[in-house]
Amino acid sequence: MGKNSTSVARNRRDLTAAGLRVTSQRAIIMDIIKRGEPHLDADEIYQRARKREPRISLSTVYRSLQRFKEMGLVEEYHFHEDHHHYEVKSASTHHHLVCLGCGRVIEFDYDLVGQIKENVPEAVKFDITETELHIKGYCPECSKAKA
Amino acid sequence: MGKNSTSVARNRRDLTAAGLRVTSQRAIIMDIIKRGEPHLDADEIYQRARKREPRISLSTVYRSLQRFKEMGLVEEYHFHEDHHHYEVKSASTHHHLVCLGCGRVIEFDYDLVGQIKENVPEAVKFDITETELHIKGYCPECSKAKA
DNA sequence: CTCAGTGCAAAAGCTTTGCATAATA
DNA sequence: TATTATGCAAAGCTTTTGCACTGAG
Repeated sequence: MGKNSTSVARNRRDLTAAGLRVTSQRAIIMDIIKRGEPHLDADEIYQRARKREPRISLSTVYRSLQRFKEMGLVEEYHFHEDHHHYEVKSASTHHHLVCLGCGRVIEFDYDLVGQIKENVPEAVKFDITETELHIKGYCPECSKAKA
Repeated sequence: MGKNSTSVARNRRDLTAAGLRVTSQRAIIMDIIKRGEPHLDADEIYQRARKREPRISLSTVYRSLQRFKEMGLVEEYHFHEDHHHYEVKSASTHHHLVCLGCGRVIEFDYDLVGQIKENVPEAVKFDITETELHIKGYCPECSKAKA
């Protein structure tokens, strides 16, 4: 309970600091993103939000996510071709191993931009603003299961 | 002319070898992908194909691209969230710098999987099947223009 | 009180699919 | 001839947008 109310207060602060109005819908959406597994997609967020506030609309979810993204509160990923996934923006730049067997997403830290800048001449003079690395394949468990 | 007919013959061989029937539509689509700039999208391919065969349909383009991809003849990229780009599958694994200013795509070679395998413990036991790296930002010209 | 945010329904954009027809092997 | 591929139109899916209403600041 204590934890609950402090995180509610923190969400409020974050939204306000980003110049966004605090609505009950946004509080719920932000809470779901923070507490849920990483990489929820818009519809999953919507389904969970409906349980707490049945009148919430999918457009609100989309608009909020877009706003949060613009304000740097959440990060958007494109693991699948046709829909996006979201997670709280973290300080460290991490990447993902996506298992095609079980769907699990393993995060790892790696200074990709640094490595690229050191090793790729074409990239040296390129002003990099965003980087996204998708590695897909099979995690150790699923590899074993296949063999 | 000579070159033209040999490449037509080669396309025919490639398709047949992949177990696909050779149709005039597929020959045209394959030719467009091979001769065009890299990273054409489905609609660009469709527009060019129409000039040679006005009766070709967009579904045929999509179905062919999907088939070519399955058979390993072309590679599909996802530079933008909402549509795909295609290019001939090449032996060397290369990656892309996408300029947000002029839209140019700069290709570069880099043994990403090797580097990752060497440096990321989580990846060592992961059976990697596909890797896609998107680096977005501004190319030297556009950086200069912005400054 | 004012403007940002919401809900609803409709639209947009890319991609896929059903079905009858046509062409390949 | 037996499949496989095509064209057309319709549908599917995720995401966006218009508009009137509501609620935050």
